[in-house]
Amino acid sequence: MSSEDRRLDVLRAIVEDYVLTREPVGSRVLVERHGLGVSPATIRNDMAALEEGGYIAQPHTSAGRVPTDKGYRLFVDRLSTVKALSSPEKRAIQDFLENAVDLDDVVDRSVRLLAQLTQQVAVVQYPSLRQSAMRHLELVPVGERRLLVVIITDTGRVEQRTLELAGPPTHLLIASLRARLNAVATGRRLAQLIGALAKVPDSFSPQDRPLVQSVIKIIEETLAEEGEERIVLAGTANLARGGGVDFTHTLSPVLEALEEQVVLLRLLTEMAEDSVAVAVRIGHETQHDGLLETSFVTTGYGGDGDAVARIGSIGPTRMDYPGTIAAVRAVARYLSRILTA
Amino acid sequence: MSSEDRRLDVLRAIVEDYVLTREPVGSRVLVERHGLGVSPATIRNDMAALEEGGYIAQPHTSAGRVPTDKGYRLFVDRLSTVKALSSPEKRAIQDFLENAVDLDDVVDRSVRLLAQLTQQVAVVQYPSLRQSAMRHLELVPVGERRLLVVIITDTGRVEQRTLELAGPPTHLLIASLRARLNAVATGRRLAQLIGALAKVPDSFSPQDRPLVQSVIKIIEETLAEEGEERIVLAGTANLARGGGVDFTHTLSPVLEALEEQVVLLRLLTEMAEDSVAVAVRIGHETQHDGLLETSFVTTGYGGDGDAVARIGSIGPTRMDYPGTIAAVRAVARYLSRILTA
DNA sequence: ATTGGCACTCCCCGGGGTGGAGTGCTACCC
DNA sequence: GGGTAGCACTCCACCCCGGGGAGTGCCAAT
Repeated sequence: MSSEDRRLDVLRAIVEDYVLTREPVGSRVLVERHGLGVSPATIRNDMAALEEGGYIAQPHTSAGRVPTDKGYRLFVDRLSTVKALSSPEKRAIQDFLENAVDLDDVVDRSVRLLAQLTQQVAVVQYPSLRQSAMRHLELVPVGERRLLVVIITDTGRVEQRTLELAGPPTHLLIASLRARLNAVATGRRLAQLIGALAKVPDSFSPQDRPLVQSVIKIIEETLAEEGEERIVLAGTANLARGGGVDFTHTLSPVLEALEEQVVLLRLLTEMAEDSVAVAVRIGHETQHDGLLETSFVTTGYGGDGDAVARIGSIGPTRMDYPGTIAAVRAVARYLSRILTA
Repeated sequence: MSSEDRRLDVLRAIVEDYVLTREPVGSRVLVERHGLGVSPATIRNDMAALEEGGYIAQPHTSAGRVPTDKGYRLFVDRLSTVKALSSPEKRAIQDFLENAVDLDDVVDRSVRLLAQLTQQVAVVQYPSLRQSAMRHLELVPVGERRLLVVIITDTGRVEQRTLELAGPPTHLLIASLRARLNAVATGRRLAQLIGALAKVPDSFSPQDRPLVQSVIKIIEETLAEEGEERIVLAGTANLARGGGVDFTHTLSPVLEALEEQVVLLRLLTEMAEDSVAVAVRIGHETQHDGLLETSFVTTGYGGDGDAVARIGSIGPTRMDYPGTIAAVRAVARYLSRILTA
């Protein structure tokens, strides 16, 4: 084994030990607890080099070393070995999720389950409208001057908007518009729908076109709205366990960040671009002050190949990365299986 | 002023001072800061009596006094004077809420606003289905073997359920069932609906009745479901400010309690029975270990006289009760105004 | 009933000493 | 050159201690 290899071994050992004990780790315990076959002095040299490279740091002069964000990054990218969940765990996950009765319930169960598994904060993004396919589109007259537009997706999500009308529409018009829209839209990805509806008004008589156009407009608005992305959290209490150790002063900024769904949405979107599969953001990589001391592990779910939304877990940078990754991936897999069933 | 009156004055002063400073308050500062025209020694006698009565306590022998739950209770019931919000505040509330675009948005804005105003955790219960009136009921065939049942309430809430069918229904049947159900249900309180639909199947031919009955069954199930009560939270970060002082050890149990919507729902329901208007639960009165050191201020909103749901604020027992009550009441009032518009 | 005086209690806080863990460096060995 | 043993050094964490101060309860006087 080259000395370079050993250095990485040392880094791995430091990360694993620190994650376990939450205490700066010194050269002695390193050789004792992990089977590195060399003396503490040698390790010290390696540590000096790792510190030089910015992978570890010391809280103060005569303390052990702590991994830096950069150290964790290297660990995640090259040093960690995937942890497989035990069969009972897998079975428990599946059983738990299978008992869900509707989409809300599935999402709710998933997020609680993941929080439970990781002992961290879990995040589940509702199946994105745009990534879903249209199962059915319904127009419902409500009273004389209102029209309810209901969009039902293949993931079971139901979205509705009300439209104020100039006057009462004829049932015939509503029926033919409904038929026409469904003919065009059903089965299509909603993302591809914007624009695809443009020609629909042509097949209606001029005096009906304003209504038709306003219906199409409201459909497109619904699909375009960023705010329509819903996010569900669970396990925030896990952050506070042990008196909120893990965070330098208070966990207030962390909780604030989590309440700002905008922040989470941005991260989820960015991470979707990084990778459809598991993506990890460590500490400062989250680009948000409140999350400086946290890491975010996410993965897509729902599609075969192209994800319909994301699920993830947030915890202190000092987290069990392999375990978290395994849990996130597992829940995503079962979640996908249920949604596509 | 009788000595009994002064004792209550002393209690009020203790509560106000303690809420302000978060520190046990002694006899000297009491006479200095509040204009009680007597000497510290006199106050000490009163304090001894108050302690005897269980309204205040000392953290340790030579410390000042701190209100007990019982002390806060007396304060809330008899000693606090209502605080009025300033006109700019009122205007801000109204402006903020008026810009909401739909029910979700209204609820979301309300809960954030209340968290902001009280600097505590805000809770908003979605307009309860059962307390709302039916605006429209829609049946939507989806594919050949599914029927979507959509309930739209006067508060703008939309609830839907899917029903698996034995075979494709005729459009005629769906249309007449839709008309029949709306004739019976529209405008009625959903709570009064259970049972009221029982006679509907009679007017259909025997071979259609299974379908009709299953539709009615799913409607009633939807209305009966406790789980359908939705609750939204905001401002959990406020609990952690200042390192989570206010709570003896960690705020983890508090956060856990807040995540358990069952707990909050029970409290909201109980408090609705206590009073349609503002109700307060202090410390142990919440009957929940995690909330031992918190108080919960709620009020109904939505109806004139009979509330459609509740809104509230949760903070440390050591909270500004008059201010919190004022804020909760104000937001509830504007919220009601918007929903009934 | 109220008050001034007084002795008492107990927390809070800063100072100083100590033990221990961990480091960096140097000299030495292979 | 890389590994190792030894050693001096640094700095934190802990504990003990003592003083200052805030606050109390009680008593005697008004």
